Amino acid sequence: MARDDSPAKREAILKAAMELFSERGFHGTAIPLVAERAEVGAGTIYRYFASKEALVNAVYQRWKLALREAILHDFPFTAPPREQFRTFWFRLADFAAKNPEAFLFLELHHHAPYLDDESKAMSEAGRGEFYRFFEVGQATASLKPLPPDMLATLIWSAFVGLFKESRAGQLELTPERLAQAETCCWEAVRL
Amino acid sequence: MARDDSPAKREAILKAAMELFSERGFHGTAIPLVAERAEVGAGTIYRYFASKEALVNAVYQRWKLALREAILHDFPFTAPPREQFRTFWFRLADFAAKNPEAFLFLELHHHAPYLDDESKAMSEAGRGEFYRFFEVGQATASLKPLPPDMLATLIWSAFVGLFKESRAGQLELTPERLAQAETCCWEAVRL
Amino acid sequence: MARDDSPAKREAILKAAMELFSERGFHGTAIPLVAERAEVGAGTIYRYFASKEALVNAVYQRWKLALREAILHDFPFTAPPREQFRTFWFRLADFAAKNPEAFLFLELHHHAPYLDDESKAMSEAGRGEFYRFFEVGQATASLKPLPPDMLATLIWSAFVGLFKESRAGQLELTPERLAQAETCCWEAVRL
Amino acid sequence: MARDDSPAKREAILKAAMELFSERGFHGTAIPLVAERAEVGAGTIYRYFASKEALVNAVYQRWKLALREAILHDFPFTAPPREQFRTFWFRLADFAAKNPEAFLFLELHHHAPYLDDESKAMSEAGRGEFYRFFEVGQATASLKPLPPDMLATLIWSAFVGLFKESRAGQLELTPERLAQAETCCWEAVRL
DNA sequence: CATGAATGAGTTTTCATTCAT
DNA sequence: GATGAATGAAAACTCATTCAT
Repeated sequence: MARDDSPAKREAILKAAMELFSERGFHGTAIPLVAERAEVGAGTIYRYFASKEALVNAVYQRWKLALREAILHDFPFTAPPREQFRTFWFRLADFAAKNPEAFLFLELHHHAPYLDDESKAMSEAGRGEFYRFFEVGQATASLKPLPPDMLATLIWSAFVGLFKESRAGQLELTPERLAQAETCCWEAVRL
Repeated sequence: MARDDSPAKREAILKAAMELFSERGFHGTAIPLVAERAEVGAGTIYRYFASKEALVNAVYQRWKLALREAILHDFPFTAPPREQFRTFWFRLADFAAKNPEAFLFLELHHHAPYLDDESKAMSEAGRGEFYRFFEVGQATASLKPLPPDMLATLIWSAFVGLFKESRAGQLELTPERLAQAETCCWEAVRL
Repeated sequence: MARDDSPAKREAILKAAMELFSERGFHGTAIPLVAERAEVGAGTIYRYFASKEALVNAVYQRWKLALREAILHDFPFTAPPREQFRTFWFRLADFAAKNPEAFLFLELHHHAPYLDDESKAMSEAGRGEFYRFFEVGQATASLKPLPPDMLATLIWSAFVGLFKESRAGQLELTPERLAQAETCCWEAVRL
Repeated sequence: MARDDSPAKREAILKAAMELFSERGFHGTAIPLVAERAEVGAGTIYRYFASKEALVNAVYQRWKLALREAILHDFPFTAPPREQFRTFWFRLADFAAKNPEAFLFLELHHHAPYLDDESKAMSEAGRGEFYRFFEVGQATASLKPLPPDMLATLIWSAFVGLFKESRAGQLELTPERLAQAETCCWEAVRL
């Protein structure tokens, strides 16, 4: 994720901002707090980002891209739908497990009014590619012939819900349970 | 929902706060704005609520209770599980359709750090009663023998996801689609 | 000058701002300093004025109007030009003597880039009325047949220069000297 | 003006500072902006000038000296007063026309509180030499027997006023008008 | 009871100055 | 010498809360 040509301070700021925004929300996070966590001066943040809004958008875009790549990199679009689904689910789970704060950050800022056009465009783009799986599955009569955006939302938000509850300590998301949930979700969308 | 012993001003404040908190979040909503929307003086809010945090908790508790009652009032725990599920789903959908801002408010503030112990307790209580449906269903071998909290979370968050996307204009949640989604979700949890 | 319907705090802020802006300039004057001098909280200033720019414009407009009225109120446009000139000169001197900071404020902010359209319009309007004196004088062949704006600028800026130097302690502007300067200026513009 | 022993960077800084200070004022001009306009690093400015105040004083002194020399170089103190006056006026106009920003800079910073003792002394010195013209003129009974500082201020500020208004686009200062104004000003001070 | 003007601590942001390279 | 990234104090401005009316 970290680009080599990005100065270390910029990285530290992006990381601190992501963590704090995901814990406390955008308006609940003061810039000096980000500065402190990133171990830079408050003014330094403004050398890299034009405003607090620019910062949250930079964080959003970085992680939206990372999530997209984590899921879609070499995605087996030609495999049987059942396997495609399993792949998708466990890649999503893997990403969330490895980057829990970033995953929560993305969910928390979904549709936030301070996201700029570029962020919105990236969000839309990811959504579009995700639908492709459903279209493929429907073409082979493996999935229910329902609107792909609805099926996509069902699956995605089911996972998000599980992950959030596990993070809140309400639920233990063991590998076994993850696999059980995957079965449930598959049965929700299969024909 | 409105208690007769609640003065009209208190009601107006709770309503305005709920609407604004659901649109702009807790930290993004200024108290004077709530006062303006409620058509009361800013000081008046502090006659009814000790602080901004107390206000958000009052809103949370009021609507958590309302949601709980909307779903559980005379719930047909003895009906066949399939029917119980349908009842649950459409009651939830009905509540969200009638009180969209309140429903979003509840979701947005789920697990928020400024919720007090009473709010958390109510959240837990609602969750507990919800599980009962799954326990009943499992006892009659109609539902998958998986942890009720997991099944509950899957269903609940699937609906929440659909509703949020429809509110964001990404999805039209027609009665037909709502029924299709209900089928999907039932198939996710049925044996 | 002070409007009776203006709250006392608003007046105190306008007065403090005028004094400080005239001493230290717009950018050199911090809002907390204005608040301190006006003996109000810093936030109070923003209850009355939307921004620092709005404040400086309010001060400008108030005093531009006051100056205009001080000079033009019942101006003897039908008197002999020599008397008209004397009247103008001593009214100007009187205004400056009574409101030295306000007079310096107006000069200092003349053509400032943060003046808004209304301020600019008032500035133009005052200028226009001032020219009338020269047009009248030229019609009666009492004044040099030169562009009124040039004659006006000569006179006005000559007085401003005298006043500024006297304020800086470089020059004592006694009534006698003021009268001598008036003669000089009259001879500059008379035929 | 440029001294041969002054490094090119120092010159570039002085030029950029003069331009920006005259456009935006002292407090309205950020040092990094000066650096950018001068095409040097921000730190470089501090190799040549101890502080922002030292910089503005250096600019002030340089141009005060330049103005003094432009006017007094080989000044015809023995010519008839009328000619002396004309010489003075057109030298002043010539300087302002060739160095409009510098001329405005000097006017804008006249009596500014951040001028140091050396700047003030230079300002005084220039003023003193300027008076000499009036003393000479009065000795030959060509000028009004009024305080030289007053006559000097009248003339100087009349020109400054004309120049500022022409810069603000309120007045066209053609050679013809300049000559007319010169006549006006001569008549103001002549016996 | 109800108000809303007033406040000052806190927010985002800027900028004069420094210092490691 | 020259740089410009880094800084933190201070700027403009906001807002939760109080209190005189």
